[in-house]
Amino acid sequence: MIPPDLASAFSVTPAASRTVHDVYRASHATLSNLRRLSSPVAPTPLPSFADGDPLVIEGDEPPGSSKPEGAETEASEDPSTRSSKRARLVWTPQLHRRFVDVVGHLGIKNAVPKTIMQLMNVEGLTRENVASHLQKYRLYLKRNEGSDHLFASTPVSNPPPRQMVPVSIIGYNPYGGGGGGFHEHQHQHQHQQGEWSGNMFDSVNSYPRHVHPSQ
DNA sequence: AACTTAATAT
DNA sequence: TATATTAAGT
Repeated sequence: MIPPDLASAFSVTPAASRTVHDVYRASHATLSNLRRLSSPVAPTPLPSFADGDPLVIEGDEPPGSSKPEGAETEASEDPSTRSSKRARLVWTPQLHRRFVDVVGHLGIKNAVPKTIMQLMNVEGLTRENVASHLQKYRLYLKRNEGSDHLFASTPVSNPPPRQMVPVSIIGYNPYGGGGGGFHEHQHQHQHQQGEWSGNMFDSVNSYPRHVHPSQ
């Protein structure tokens, strides 16, 4: 009983993760744990992808990462040797889907970075990644509200030029490009790309790249 | 310690 | 532009 849309979301393959390390397993463990500590208040449903579909985002592990691989620890200096920091995360439509699904399924009470990160079950995804994105996501939602509400404190006619209708985040993708942020996608097209603003490159398989290894 | 928000940096 | 990082307050 897995919705087709979710299935498509999962069809993303780890693909070109051929760097060096094997980074995928430990998913069920995390999941099982999450299952039982689902919080006392029990956020109604549980995201379907919970049933074993770990995603992996590529990237070199920054020094001090909690992955005790222990091998070629680079010298304390000389960043030109090899990776020094994580690559910037690219929020692909697939990742967004997961994010939105999780946020939608948790109450707003529980939709906090740590929990979201855990439920998304994307290896390599950090709490900071989620926090940063959540901040932006909330700003997006705020834009869309305020459509018709009380405007007692704003006597002047100040109709905010919103071009997008308020939308339930459940099962939807508020992302997009253009105006400068998330925007809404109206229908499900067959195109898997172009849903996400600013990203006109290949979608499904082009996962996070190291954009600038420097710094 | 984790969360939120704003500001700022890359 | 999108994402990361920092600061400051809860």
